[in-house]
This record gives sequence, structure tokens and C-alpha cells, in this order.
Amino acid sequence: MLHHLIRKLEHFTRLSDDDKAVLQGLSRTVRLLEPGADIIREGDSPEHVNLFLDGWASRYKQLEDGRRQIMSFFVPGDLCDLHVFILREMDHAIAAITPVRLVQVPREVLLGLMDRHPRITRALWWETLVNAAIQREWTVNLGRRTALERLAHLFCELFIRLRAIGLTDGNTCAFPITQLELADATGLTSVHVNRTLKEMRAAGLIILKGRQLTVPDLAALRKAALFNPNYLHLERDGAHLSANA
Amino acid sequence: MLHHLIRKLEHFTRLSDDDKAVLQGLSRTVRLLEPGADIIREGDSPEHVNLFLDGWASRYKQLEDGRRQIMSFFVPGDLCDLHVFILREMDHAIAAITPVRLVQVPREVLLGLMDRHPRITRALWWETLVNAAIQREWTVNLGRRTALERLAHLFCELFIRLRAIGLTDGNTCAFPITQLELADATGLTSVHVNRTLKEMRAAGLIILKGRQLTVPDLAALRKAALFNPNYLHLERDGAHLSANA
DNA sequence: CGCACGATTGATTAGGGTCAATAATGGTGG
DNA sequence: CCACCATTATTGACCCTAATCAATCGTGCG
Repeated sequence: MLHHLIRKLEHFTRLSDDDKAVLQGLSRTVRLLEPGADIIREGDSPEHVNLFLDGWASRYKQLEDGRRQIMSFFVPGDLCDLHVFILREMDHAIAAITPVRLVQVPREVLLGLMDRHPRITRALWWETLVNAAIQREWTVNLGRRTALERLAHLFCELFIRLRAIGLTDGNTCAFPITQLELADATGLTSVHVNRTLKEMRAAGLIILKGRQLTVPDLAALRKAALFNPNYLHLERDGAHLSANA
Repeated sequence: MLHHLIRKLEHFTRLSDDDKAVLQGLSRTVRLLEPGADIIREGDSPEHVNLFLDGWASRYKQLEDGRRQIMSFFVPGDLCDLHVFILREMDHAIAAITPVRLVQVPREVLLGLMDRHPRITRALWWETLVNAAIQREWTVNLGRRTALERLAHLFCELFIRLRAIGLTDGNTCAFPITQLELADATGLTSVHVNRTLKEMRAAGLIILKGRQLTVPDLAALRKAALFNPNYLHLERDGAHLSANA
């Protein structure tokens, strides 16, 4: 059930069978959500950590006047912040984009696990640091890249993240994001996203239709995006640390 | 020596005298840096956690073609990510803006401290979560706010962060940031920052000169920025948690 | 005193936004 | 199976915010 998370964590460190069993054991209370449903709302009290098993979701904020910014996308195997339950209330919302299946890991369960399984703990911290790095890269994306570069960068990032958990098929992956959502994630309008996608298709950078993304030439897309994958810290970063607990 | 960090953490939870003494004990190897000096560079191996005692610094990334984005500002009492040393190499750089005094907390020292002092640990996690929230808010800032709103928001955030650690004097605080740096933080050009500052001064929103910022009417500035301070999670959030270890 | 860096201003351009209409798509119920 | 409705995608015309290019002016400081 948790193979996506496990597969992702193994990009950082090797996990023992016991580690994996412990992680599997997390999937007790599975929650199902329909597209568009709020998983958690601004102002809610976070009681547990959400672990996404299936489906896509977005983390977003809405300004008083309606302007909306998507701050991150969740895909299978993703985890919202490790210790959210420390905070009194959510400063943003998370909504399902597709049907979503997730586990709500209670505070005590997570803390207990981190007490007893240092290797998992370290891998989860890696996950947390990578998420922070992704958030920083989005800052760069919004602050210093052009419309085409922003979209290309987002496609690169998501394609590589999905590939890392085995959710790509050759150079194709699911991509259930509307142009309005792309706009809200890249700081553009949906009209301009549409025009930029047209340009990208004409340049042969992407094939995007029917909720599917195909990247005919990843190197070209990376170049167009000024994409440097170092911030994803894949490639078994943990190799420099002891393999023992 | 560490009063800024301690004062900040106390916005989240009450610390015992022992807790404070332990934190004070961190300031062993103090490092001094000149303005403009790199504290850590992209590609470097992070060996410890940096704790800023004095001075301002910026976390930034530079694209191949020279475009630069500042992703965050460090002020006294700030801490770079708790577990950076888990990663193999830095995906960004940190540079001193003013003369900087910082402590490099070695990995073992930090882990040991977290083992033995759960209340401090929880406070440090709060710090980490707040930093993540700030990074997300910057995403919103760059993605969905106008030039004036972005600058106003940045001024609000920094003023409130500084006030939280006692580094404001009435409605005035130090502000050693050049217009070029403001531009790199807000995704604008320095020319446009200059024009926007002029507009803000004319509107009576700020007084900015001689590396000093005065906010004559914080409510007005907040309004102009669409600033909602909830993401800073001040106001003793930890009150809902047990005061015992 | 002069030099560098930062601030300021003007003129012009361009990337992306706004407004508005139309065309596809896809799910639903009869 | 098909008509219908609601999203989502696409396109055109026009506008505006912020970028670019290029001087000039301050000012702290060695």
C-alpha cells in the first residue's frame, strides 16, 4: 500500500525489510476524498500527518480578494509536514485534485515510530528537507523565470518526481492538472498558460492532452526550463551516512 | 548571547531556565563574516547547522544566465534548516549582507540536544515549521501580489519578525537591505523597486533611509500588503501542548 | 578628493493581464 | 444511446505593469 513512499525514501537510503514493514503498518485509517474536496482548511487544527497513497492534491492559499496561489502539488507517496500537529492552526488549505486516498497518521504513532526507527526517521527528515527545497525552487520559479520557463520547470519537476516513484511509463505520465491550476501554481493567468502551452507544443517540448503528459525530449525541456535537478536530492544522497541505525 | 533565539522560541512555548542554559551553551565556535562573504555555497557539503547571532544574511540561488533570486533573509536568532547535514550537498548559497556573527552547531551536538531536551526540540520544530510557512508565503507573494504589495508584505514580515525578538524601537527597525537585494527578493528589478518605494513613501506607508525602516502606521501597511500574520504562528501557539517535557 | 556603489529618473518596450466570445470535452440523466 | 450542461480549452483585441536601456546624482569612505 505504501510502495510509493517507500520507493521514494529509498532514493535516499536503503531500508530494511523491517523498516518497510513498519511503514506499511501505517496504513490503518484510509480516508477517501472526491476531486475538489478540502482535505484540510485554513484555520483547522492539524491533528495528524497526512500521507498521500493515491491521487493528486494541491496546497493553496487564497487572498481576501480571491487571488489564489497553489504552493505545492502532492502526488502519491507525499507527506505533509512531519510535525504539523505542533502548530495550533493551519495557515493554508489542501484540496484534492483527483480522487484521493490518504492515511492520517496520528501524532503519537508518528512520534513512536520516530523514536524506535532511526533509519526511517532520517529518511523522513530527508523527505522534509527535499520538500523545503522544492518550495524554495518554486520561489525562484515565480520570481525569476519567464512564463515558458515556469511551466517547463513545473513539468520537469513533476515528471522526475513521478518517475522516482515509478509512476511514469516511458516518457509519459498522468497529469490531471487543469490550465487554471497550472496558472495558479505558476503565478500566471489561465489565458496566458494556454498560449504558452501552445508555444511549447509547437516547439515539441511537450505533448499534453487527456490528462496525460508526454515529454518527448527531457533534455530539451530541462534546458528550456533552466532546470537543475540537484534540489530534489535524489541519487541516494544518504550514501555518505552510516547504513546502520 | 543567544537571547534572540530564546526570545523567539518563547513565542511558541515557555522554556525552563535549564532549557535556556542549554541553548546558551551552544555558542562555542563563533564565526565572523564580512558583508558579501558567502557563508555556504551551492555544492558545499553541509556539516553543521548555522545559527545567526548577529547581522543579516540572504539565502539565494543564481540561474546560469545570472538571474538571481533571494529566497529568504536571515536575521538574528534564525537557524538554517534543522537537519541540513542529512543532505549531501547544498542546492543554494547563503551570503552575509551585513557583518555576521554565527555559531556552527555540529551535527552531534544538535542531535544530542534534541535527544535530551524534548521541550527545546519541540520549539525547534516549531521554528522549522514557521520557516517553511514563510517560504510558502513568499511563493504567494511572488505569484499573486503586485509590486507594491510584495514590498509592503516583505516590510511587514521583517518588521514583525524583528519585533518578536526585540529588535525594533517603537515603529523603527534596522533595514540594511539595498534596493537591488529587495528586487532580488521580490522578483522585480531594482529600477521598479525604486519607483515603488517612492510611491510607498508618498502614500506615507514607510520611511526608509539610512538603513532604517520606520512604519508610521502598521495597520495601513498590512492592509496595503494583504498581510495576514497567521503564517508566523506567533502568539504562544504551543499553549495547547503540555508544558511538561 | 575621488571612486565605487547605490539611488533616482526619463524614455521606450515587452511580457503578460483583462475582457469577451466561442469551441471542445466529459459526465449525467432520461 | 443521445441530448444537455458544466467545465475546461482556445482565440482575438486591447491594455497595463513592470522590464530595459541609459544617464545622472548622492554619498560613504579610503
